[in-house]
Amino acid sequence: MIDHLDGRLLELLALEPRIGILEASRRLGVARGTAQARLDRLQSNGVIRGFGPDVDPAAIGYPVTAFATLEIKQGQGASVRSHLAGVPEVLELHTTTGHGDMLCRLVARSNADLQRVIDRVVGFDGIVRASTAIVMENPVPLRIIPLVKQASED
Amino acid sequence: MIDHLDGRLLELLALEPRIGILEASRRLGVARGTAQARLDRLQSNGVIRGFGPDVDPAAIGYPVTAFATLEIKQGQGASVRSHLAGVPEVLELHTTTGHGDMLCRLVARSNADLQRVIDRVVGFDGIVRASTAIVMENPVPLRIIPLVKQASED
DNA sequence: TTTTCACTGGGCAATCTGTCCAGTGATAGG
DNA sequence: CCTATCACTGGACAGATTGCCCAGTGAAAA
Repeated sequence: MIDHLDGRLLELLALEPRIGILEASRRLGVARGTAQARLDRLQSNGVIRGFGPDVDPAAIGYPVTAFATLEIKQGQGASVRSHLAGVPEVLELHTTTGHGDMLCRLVARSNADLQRVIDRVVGFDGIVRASTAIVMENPVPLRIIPLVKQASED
Repeated sequence: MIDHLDGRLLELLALEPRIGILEASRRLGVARGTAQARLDRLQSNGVIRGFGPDVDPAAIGYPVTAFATLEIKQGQGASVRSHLAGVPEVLELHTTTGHGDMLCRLVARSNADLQRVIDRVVGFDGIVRASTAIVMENPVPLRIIPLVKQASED
């Protein structure tokens, strides 16, 4: 899927996102056009979805993170999805196999505020039950580089 | 924490990450120095952690995502953390309150490969039990803009 | 053998960046 | 009421980068 040069380019971009394509090509030891072409391909491939700013919720006043497992009333999936999509504190939502039916990541201004968020999340007809786990520590923040390295070495 | 101009700047950067600070200042209707200063402040504040490329695991050969809840043997937290940090397929790891002790996000090349990943994750002395939920759909991909809007309007 | 493809190395104009500066208006402290 | 501070404006400058073009080369595929 991606070769070693792609992997090194992704790693470079992840470590120093501010460098331009010219500087990247210098570091990779290839011509600018090559780096350019690789980056274009990675983007049109969908390997790189974008370069959006990585915003820290804690820094904008939402230091509390939690994961909620939701159990959904049969046939209510679609309405629950759109309900949750309308709650800003829901940062992501997955439908899953297993005990619950959905798993979502929440943030809140405080532990007390988390109660308000949860009430808003579960205060919806299609949701039968919710079980919440508050995040205390984040020993491994969302990362992709190790996986990219592995993928580019196969 | 952040005002309306910060919010609009973040939104702009999230929607069109490739625009430079000059174009951003034009769209926001402020002087370039102002946009520059705001961006610098957001970065030194830690509001913007970086601009790393958003890589899609599915596009590099890991289309299966799962969440695993782990139960840890007392006092083994540190060693489990470093064990999991060494597994490339572990994209993030949180310690939580609630039934489990840790929650991690995993990816794999296939459902069969997920078994290998899980074996590697739980094949470690400090881990007592693991319960895995495979992601089927992702109705709300990781997002931050709605929260930024809310935060900038208080 | 011929075609295709990725890469090299170069050049060009247009644009953007980093870095200054002086002037202005609002706010907070005295 | 006066003054210092701060954020913002609007402008300037040289240097770097970008988007785009080109011809030539080597390897792999047809």
